[in-house]
Amino acid sequence: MPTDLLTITQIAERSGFAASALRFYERAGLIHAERSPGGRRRYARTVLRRLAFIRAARHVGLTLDEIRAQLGGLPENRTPTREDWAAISAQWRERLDSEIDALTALRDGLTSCIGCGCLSLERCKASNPGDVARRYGPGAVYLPRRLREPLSHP
Amino acid sequence: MPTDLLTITQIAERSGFAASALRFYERAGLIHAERSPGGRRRYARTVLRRLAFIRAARHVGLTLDEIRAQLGGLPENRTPTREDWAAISAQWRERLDSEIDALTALRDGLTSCIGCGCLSLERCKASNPGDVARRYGPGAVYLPRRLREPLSHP
DNA sequence: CTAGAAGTTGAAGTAAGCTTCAAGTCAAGT
DNA sequence: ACTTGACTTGAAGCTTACTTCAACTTCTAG
Repeated sequence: MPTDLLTITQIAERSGFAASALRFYERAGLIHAERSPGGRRRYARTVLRRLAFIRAARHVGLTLDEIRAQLGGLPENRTPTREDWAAISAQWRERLDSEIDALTALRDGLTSCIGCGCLSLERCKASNPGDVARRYGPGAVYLPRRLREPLSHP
Repeated sequence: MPTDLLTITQIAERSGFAASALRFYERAGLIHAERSPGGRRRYARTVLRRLAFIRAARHVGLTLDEIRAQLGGLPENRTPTREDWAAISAQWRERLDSEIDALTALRDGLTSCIGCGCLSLERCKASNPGDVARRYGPGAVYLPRRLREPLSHP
């Protein structure tokens, strides 16, 4: 086996993704692998860089669809270069900024509520569908699971 | 029909939750309804307060399990009073604080990466499983869907 | 050559939080 | 009585990002 191609186990170890995730990403069109004569996946080293990009994007909160769009939006559909990365990471930073702003607004709304006990459907900033909910869209706000620690009982 | 009990449609309208969500919450043990002679749900007004609490908690990012725990942890399993609410919302605020901190750290890590083009599995803060990933746990970080706006192609 | 590790596939399962559906029941106005 | 419209139920479906499983096949060391 040529030394410049890696097995799925090697890629899994070096990228930190499970082998099953790598197969899943391949089916999802995010990464690509050559095949050995016997049908095994053989990865070029550049896939590690692509996976690093994917991991970073996941941390920022992009869905796989969005990641595919960003990778596909690159010239020649290539793995991001230094310049691509500079532009993209600046974009991500803006997104994080707005998420931070939104959470901060929510926290401050909560703070102004402490002690008022209102929880009024007409007035409370934390619960009013016409306030917070209308600003962030209908339905629930899903916060980062991995950033959350379970609350203990009061 | 007594005027102090509300139908599911009325509760849905006033709370902003879909009727299907109300039935779901009931099965999940979050809310309760009396029944009419014919078997229809009849809600006491206090359920609106409870639903306001649930909505606020969902905005903060609590799971339904956590919400049930918080509601169940109240004395007499009652709907939160002003004092309960003061304690709980302070707790939520701490949680929002730590989420904001985590996102800020991620953003700053990204900022320090801009232009370096590293995306190195060994060094980059945004992609390294041994850094960000190890700090926040294995696997992906799921950021708030409702706080996110889709990225446009670069 | 052969045991056993590593890899393959498609299909199904998981989690959360609901929504939708089918089929039937109840309530209210005329 | 009859027609709507509101409501009931359990079961299945949806979404995202994977994991797990069963049943094989391939590769590698001895």
